[in-house]
Amino acid sequence: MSVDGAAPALLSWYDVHARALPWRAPPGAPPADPYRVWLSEIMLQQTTVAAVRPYFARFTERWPDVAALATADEGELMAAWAGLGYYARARNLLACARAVAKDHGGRFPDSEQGLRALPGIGRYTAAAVAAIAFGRRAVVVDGNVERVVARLFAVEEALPAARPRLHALADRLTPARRTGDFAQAMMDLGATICTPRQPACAICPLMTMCAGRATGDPARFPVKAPKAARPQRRGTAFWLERDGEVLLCRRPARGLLGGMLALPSGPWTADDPGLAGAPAEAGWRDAGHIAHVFTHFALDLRVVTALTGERTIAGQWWPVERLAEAGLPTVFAKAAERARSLMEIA
DNA sequence: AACCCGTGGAT
DNA sequence: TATCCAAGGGT
Repeated sequence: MSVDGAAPALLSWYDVHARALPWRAPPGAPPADPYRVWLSEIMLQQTTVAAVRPYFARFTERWPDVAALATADEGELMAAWAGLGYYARARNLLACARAVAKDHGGRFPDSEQGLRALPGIGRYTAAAVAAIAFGRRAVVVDGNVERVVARLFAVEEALPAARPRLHALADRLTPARRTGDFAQAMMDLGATICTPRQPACAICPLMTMCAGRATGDPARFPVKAPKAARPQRRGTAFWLERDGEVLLCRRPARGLLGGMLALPSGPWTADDPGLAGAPAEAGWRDAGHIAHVFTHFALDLRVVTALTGERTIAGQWWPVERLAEAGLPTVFAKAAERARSLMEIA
């Protein structure tokens, strides 16, 4: 089975079926603004198009170009990112914008190598921006491309070990011209037709050249190594209120939810930590608990509340009525919601 | 190289 | 309900 006609067939399909997205140029058109391409690529890392849309709209409204973003206040940017997840992306986003402003005269490098050196831009994103924003030939391999290629060639080797093989196969398919459209076409194909479950082979432009389809069970690809079980942890979050304000803290710059505002909370461990790590001695009352699932562990978070008159507790007092503006990550937004529902009764 | 890092929607 | 998974990068 030959895949010689894969790129032309895919591009013809893309000319008709390309998704219209706010950060994307129409098929065959000149490339979109590199700033918007870059911003969308960072937001789309491990994140669905539907989740990104409203964030992309708010960011481009608030910071219309890389020069504006480079001058953003870090706290404001982190708050704007709140809820989107993987918060290291937001910290790197700002660092990258500042590097472009300071070291590159306000313009993104137009080569993979130049892009790859910037914070938050790895192998995939460097290739994607080079191809999509600058028309460079680059081998763009994301999760969609891995799936499409694994099926097209019926690759039996399991991920993640198969990555180098899949990259080499993607290289074979990638055309010298319209590389940006080709990359986006592969991703659209993966998102709409060559989906993880129940691929719509009957309407696929690559149907006749797909070895995976020929096996009769294309959904079996890509083969994946089994994953480790997700451990359960328990913790306590503390809602301490004083004169209509609640105590928040800024989490350390690195690590889980790094750099984000949060409710004070003790250790998150296999055993219930009780009131360990409480920000003050107080008459803590139980407000119930919330469940939250992170990438590599699940959390059962008890929420406790107290009132205080103490004025010397370290942290940031935030008006309860304006808590939405604080930009709490989702786990703490859930905890805060639970605490407030109980405080209003009291 | 393995592990860490969020969230919400679909099945 | 549990599992999967989405335009990955950093260390």
